[in-house]
Amino acid sequence: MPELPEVETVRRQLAAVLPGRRIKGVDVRLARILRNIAPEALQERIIGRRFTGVDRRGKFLILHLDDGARLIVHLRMTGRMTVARAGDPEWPYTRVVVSLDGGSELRFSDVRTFGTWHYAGDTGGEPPGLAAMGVEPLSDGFTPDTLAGVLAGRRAPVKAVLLDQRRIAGIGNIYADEALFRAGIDPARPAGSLSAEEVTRLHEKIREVLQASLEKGGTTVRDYVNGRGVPGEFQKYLEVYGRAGQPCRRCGTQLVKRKVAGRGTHVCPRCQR
DNA sequence: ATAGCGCCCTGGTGGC
DNA sequence: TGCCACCAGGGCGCTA
Repeated sequence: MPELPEVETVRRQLAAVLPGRRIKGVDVRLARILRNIAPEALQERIIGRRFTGVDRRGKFLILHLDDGARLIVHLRMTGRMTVARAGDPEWPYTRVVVSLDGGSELRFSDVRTFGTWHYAGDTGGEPPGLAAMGVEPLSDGFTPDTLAGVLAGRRAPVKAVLLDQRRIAGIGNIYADEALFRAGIDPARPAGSLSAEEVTRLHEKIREVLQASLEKGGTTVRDYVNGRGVPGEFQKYLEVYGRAGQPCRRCGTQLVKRKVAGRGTHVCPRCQR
């Protein structure tokens, strides 16, 4: 599932090739991917425009156009955003193709069709979650005090708070489990019950695991590929996610999978308290 | 305000 | 071997 490291990897690659490219055509093969605009209206608005830059906010990709409008894309579970030469083989389940000058194409494929595109012009049109997005965990604004404030007084499981995009942006199921393991904290603990020391440790581990994954091009469990169609490498370094039944690398105890915050949750029952 | 849950969607998997 | 229930889960809308 694309989370912050995966989306940031895609962003960097798109930012290297899209700016300056002019949109020649838009082929929408599944209209409901476009959440706030019809295919014909999208074509009318963006054909002839040039891309000027690519940003990321949480798990959203924000593609800027030269008239100030933005295409805001969320990959959700199985979305893939790639740039390829026109005529090169497509991924299966390609849903949207934006053809560009110079002979390349921006392609969006998505098996499960959870992914979304929003067109945001002068009149708004941002997806609801974007404006309410919480702090970027790799930014300077994310400090141990920030995390303490986010967790304080909450009775929800600490994992639920880490997954809440309005509190912290970009953490999904994989990195929540990995950060909590590395910090030695049981995901089911009420968020407000963490000691100052535990909060500091969790803050450090969140940043460490996101940064480490980013350096490996993200995690590919099944579907994720980067902007050039290449899988990530960080799955080799996962400590708990997807390792239920296998021994903890730290203590040898068999890792278990249970449900926390409605999500499959991977823990070492000995290392995490 | 907060917390929990069901829904969307499809392919892969595991059990019988 | 074949079938089918179940699981994966981000974000959103609904409920208490």
